[in-house]
Amino acid sequence: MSDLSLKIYSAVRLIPRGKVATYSQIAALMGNCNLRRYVGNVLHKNPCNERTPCHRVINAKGSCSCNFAFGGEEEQKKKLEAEGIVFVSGHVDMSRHLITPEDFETMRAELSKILYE
DNA sequence: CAAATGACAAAAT
DNA sequence: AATTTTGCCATTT
Repeated sequence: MSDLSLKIYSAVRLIPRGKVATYSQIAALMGNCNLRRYVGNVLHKNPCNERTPCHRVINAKGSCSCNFAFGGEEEQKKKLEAEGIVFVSGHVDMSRHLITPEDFETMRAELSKILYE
């Protein structure tokens, strides 16, 4: 496990309940949005427990990952709906649940604290 | 050490 | 509109 992956898990834990973030946004928190692909890799290895709510991370289109570690996208959708997230024609209602720029800033600040930057 | 891989995403067909 | 490249990056083989 590398520092970067730990950092990614930390960021995922900061996603507010009832909201979702895209892989790119998490990558942006790492300081390089091009890490988006790696973010996906890391989450795939994730133990997927309550500690790291990886189900709140979705792709840019708002659809769930078809390869969600536990139970596939069905399970992921279920978890999201349990948090009050609304789905519209098969995908998350992005305009309503995607983290706002304010959320992003908050997360960035919290992450800085955690990392003692 | 070169080549392949992947829970992505945007551009080009 | 839908499918295929093409760019990206750390990790793995």
